[in-house]
Amino acid sequence: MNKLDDARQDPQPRAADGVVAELESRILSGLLVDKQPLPSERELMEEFDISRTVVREAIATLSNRGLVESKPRFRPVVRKPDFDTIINATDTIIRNMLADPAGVLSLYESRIFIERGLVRQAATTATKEDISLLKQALEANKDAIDDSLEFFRTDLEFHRIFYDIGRNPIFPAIHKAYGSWLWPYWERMKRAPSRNERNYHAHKAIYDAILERDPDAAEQALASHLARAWEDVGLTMEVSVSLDRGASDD
Amino acid sequence: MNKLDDARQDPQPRAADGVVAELESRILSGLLVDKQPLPSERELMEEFDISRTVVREAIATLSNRGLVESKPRFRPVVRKPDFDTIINATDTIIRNMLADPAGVLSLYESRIFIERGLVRQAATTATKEDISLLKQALEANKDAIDDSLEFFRTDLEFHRIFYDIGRNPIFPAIHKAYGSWLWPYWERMKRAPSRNERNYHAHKAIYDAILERDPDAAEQALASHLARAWEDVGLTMEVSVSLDRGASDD
DNA sequence: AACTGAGTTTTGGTTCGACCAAACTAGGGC
DNA sequence: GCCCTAGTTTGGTCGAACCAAAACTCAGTT
Repeated sequence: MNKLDDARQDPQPRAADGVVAELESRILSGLLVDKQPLPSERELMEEFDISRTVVREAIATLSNRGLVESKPRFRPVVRKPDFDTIINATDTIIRNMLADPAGVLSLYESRIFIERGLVRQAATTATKEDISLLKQALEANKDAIDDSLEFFRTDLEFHRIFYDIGRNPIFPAIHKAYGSWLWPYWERMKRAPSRNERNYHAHKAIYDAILERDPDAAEQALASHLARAWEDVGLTMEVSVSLDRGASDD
Repeated sequence: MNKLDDARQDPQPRAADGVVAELESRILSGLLVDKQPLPSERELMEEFDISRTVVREAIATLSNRGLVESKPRFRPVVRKPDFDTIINATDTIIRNMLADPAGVLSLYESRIFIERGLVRQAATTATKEDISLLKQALEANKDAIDDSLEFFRTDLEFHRIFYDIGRNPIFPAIHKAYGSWLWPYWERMKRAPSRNERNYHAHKAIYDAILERDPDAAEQALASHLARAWEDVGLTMEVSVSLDRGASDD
């Protein structure tokens, strides 16, 4: 019976732990209101009868837990956690992992995986409004073919819609994450209207497939679109990668 | 031009930031070896010419970033980050969010989404070994029908295989996460051999579909299996939820 | 009355020095 | 060679103090 991670038998709890727990519950219960500043460190040390050291440690922990936002010299601000909070918490870790090109690939592959599922779902369940949004995005896309920067923006926006169609607050958070993590690799890619045009057509293919309620076609269009986009980035990496992993074993 | 999150123009960097950056690079570069203890706080304060307070803050930050593991009274241990690290970092946040039943649902839905994709992929790309593993798991599953605890374990194991078939280190980490987060809700579910039997047959249906290389059937079997499992949990929540969201709009 | 700006108070960031208890180490007794 | 004890190292906590930036106060200007 492995216990996964919860092997935490506190041998000697830190003083800050109690404070963290208390503040945590106050935030979650709404006693400490969202967007409102935390009490000052000196107040807290009096209330909990602990040293400022411990107060600061507790606040730091809360900050890393995403329950408060603390800019260097400002009063920390209470923040009720949401899925975005998670992304922020993982941000640094992911960035470290992205030092390794293989990490980038893993991440990008996961994005393809997610979006394949999303377009399938879109093809099946997209509402009229969803489709209308896609159409708009597609046209904005088309209009921006000659403006690579703008195209990049509308490109992202087009994909984002699928994450909304997921109808789950987790997906938009994931999209935002992919954006901020994968973005840099795209930014240093040379721009070319011809490439924009190709991508526009890829988007259109996806859109058309969704219009026809054809999940397989939509997924296929999406997959080849993203595979091609990966080639465009041309991430220089020793690992020889092919994005269709059908044949790879082990 | 929204900037997502990177609006960090340090107005007043913390003293610890530099130390964190330096130690971070030492860990990533391997200068500080994985699994090996960090230098003592006193050593670090001499080397960087800072107070122990700052050293401790830096270490705390590294700990939250997942680059070191620090148990209360022990020397922090260097840890090269992997995808598991991320899960650990998000753990507390997620747990907080899971206080809200709607959060649990979102999470569970995302699991369904992921696994639908995974079984589809398995149906297309599973190797002989994969299928052999599935078969084994399935049989272990069958043998445990009368032992609810064991069945639970083999159940998890059966599903885990799909995450491995994803051929991306991200997926196993996700599976582990789902396990630790969703687990509690399943543990308090009453056990019944009849239910185990039903789940076993559901698993078999998935397995059969994969054998026949039929992604749609596999996905369908998986989806209804997990939807049913959700009902079993019978999470008491005011939100009236139906897991097939085909009709729901907005 | 609203706005501005200088002066005061508050507060977060950092240092220093000290103390304690637990972890580590070394030495001595069996 | 093993175990127990004494001494040392080290992480956890405290408290007092200082600095600079933020927040606040309030008189003075328009």
